[in-house]
Amino acid sequence: MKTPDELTQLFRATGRKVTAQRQCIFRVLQGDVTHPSAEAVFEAARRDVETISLKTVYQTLNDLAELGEITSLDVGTGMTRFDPNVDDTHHHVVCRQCGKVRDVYADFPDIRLPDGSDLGFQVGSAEIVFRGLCAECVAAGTDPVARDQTLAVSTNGPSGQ
Amino acid sequence: MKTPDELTQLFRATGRKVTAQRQCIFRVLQGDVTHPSAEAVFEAARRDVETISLKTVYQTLNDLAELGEITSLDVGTGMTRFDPNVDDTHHHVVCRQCGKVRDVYADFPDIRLPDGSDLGFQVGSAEIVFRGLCAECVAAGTDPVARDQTLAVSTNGPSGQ
DNA sequence: TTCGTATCTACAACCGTTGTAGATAAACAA
DNA sequence: TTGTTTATCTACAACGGTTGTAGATACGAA
Repeated sequence: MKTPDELTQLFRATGRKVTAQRQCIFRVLQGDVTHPSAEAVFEAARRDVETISLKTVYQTLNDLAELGEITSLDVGTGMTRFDPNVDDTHHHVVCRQCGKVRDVYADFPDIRLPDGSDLGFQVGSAEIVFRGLCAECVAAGTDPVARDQTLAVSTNGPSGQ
Repeated sequence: MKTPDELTQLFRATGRKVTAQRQCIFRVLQGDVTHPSAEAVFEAARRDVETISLKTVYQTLNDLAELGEITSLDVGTGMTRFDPNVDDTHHHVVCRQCGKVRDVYADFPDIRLPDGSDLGFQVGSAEIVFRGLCAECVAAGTDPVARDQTLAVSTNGPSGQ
């Protein structure tokens, strides 16, 4: 994601107006590695601009996604998460307990459909989601499902969150 | 997923009762490779048992998922999809245009977090989602976003569905 | 400063999913 | 078969994330 100043220019250049609310959201996203939900961005932004509405947050996040400045992703935590990191190729690791999401900077050059297995699909991209438990949740207590599943195909997290 | 008869036994063995509605759902799921949504299962089941309710479909799908007979997955199409195929290790390919989901039977032994990049996560599984256009959507017309993104990290589909 | 228009907030609607309550039917024993 | 217990059923409303609408507000070019 560009800096708040660059985003300001970009918004003006694309015919969008720049408001205090939007700049606040730019600042909130800047350097955020938590892949916040719209609600989380809303909470953070409200600490600066008290009267900002959730709708404005959604609107601005969708604008940023449309401009390619952030990425919206759905990793099965029940709500869309937003990732300001679009410059580096990366994947994601998700805590199945608390829903925490972090970037994984690793290149997997072998992730490619074997010839003939594409079912007629014209594949353009591949995402990998690693699921497990974050350090905090491991420390917090023994999860009943914590046994190692040795990289099998997995289900969603424990029904929601 | 087990056969409808085996599921009937399994439901009884786990203290669940077997009803016409549930057996209908078993039959609907049997051999289904479309990864139907609850709504889709509902539509199909209603052709057999006209008075079945959507709630019952959700209930039964959740029961089956709890028993490990189906897998619920969220691939960013806006609703939970259900996969009766839990026996083989596989991944998924998703059409970014129409939301079609299909299984990909390919083993990727190299999908493993490099040492030190796990961020403290205790990773148990990895899922790969390939995104692109299905044959029908390719044939149906030129998608404005159809240019090859050469396996970069991708976003969700075009905002929903 | 003025004006046109995009954006704002507030509010309600939307949609997928789940909780609740009373009616119904499966399962098992007699 | 009949009765009894108890899970499941349907209908309906609620829930939570997200989006549409309308009138008020403020950006930004002149």
